[in-house]
Amino acid sequence: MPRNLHDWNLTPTEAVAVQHRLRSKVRIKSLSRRVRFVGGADVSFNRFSDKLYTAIVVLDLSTLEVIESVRVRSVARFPYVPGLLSFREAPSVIAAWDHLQQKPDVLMLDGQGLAHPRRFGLACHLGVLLDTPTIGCAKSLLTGIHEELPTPAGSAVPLMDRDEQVGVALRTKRNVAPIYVSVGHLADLPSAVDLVRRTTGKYRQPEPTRQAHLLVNQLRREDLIRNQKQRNKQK
DNA sequence: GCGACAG
DNA sequence: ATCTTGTCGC
Repeated sequence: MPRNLHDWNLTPTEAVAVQHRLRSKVRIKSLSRRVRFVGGADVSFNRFSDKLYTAIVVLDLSTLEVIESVRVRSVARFPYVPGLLSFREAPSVIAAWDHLQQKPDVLMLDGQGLAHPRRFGLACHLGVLLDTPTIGCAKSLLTGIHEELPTPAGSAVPLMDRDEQVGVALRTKRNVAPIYVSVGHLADLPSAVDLVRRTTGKYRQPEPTRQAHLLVNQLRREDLIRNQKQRNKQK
């Protein structure tokens, strides 16, 4: 498995080739093993900075309590290019993953899985590299279209790209914009949607990625304050 | 050629 | 993604 830094030092053209090569590794199946721990990952950064803040949280599915969290700082080695997000964010998520004591049974990512122009979004990529079940939970659309959603929370409509269904638009909160759920790896759409529903509370985003989001922003702001204090000392 | 474009 | 306070609505 390609997992060292060198493998991420690519040009955008090479990155696309990697996606074509790795997408055949994606396996779609029902989340077999009973899910006890659900993970969520997110990445944050400051404008004009290449420093990344990444977190993974692990929740107990039965209580939705956070049982473990890991936060890491890293440096981006790839720009944000639509369709190539994983080459920017995946290395730091893998670093955080390696520090986890309790690996979750499934990991939810802030981005697309199969709902991607080459059917290999962030969730697919990380699933394959980590050899772990993953689910994509994006807040906006990269590829595909869908019919209007009914108003009630829990409503879902197929997300279509041409003739194939690549995911669902899921309204997790009444009268609020949907999130886009798609399969990453070692999961199928029904079990993915089911898990998102079971981990969603009163907010738009499911708890795993929401908690990860809160953590990375906390870490990023801690660093901002720290840097400002350093500057004042030098003055 | 034009518009769209996860985070 | 991030820069940002109050504010309209369920």
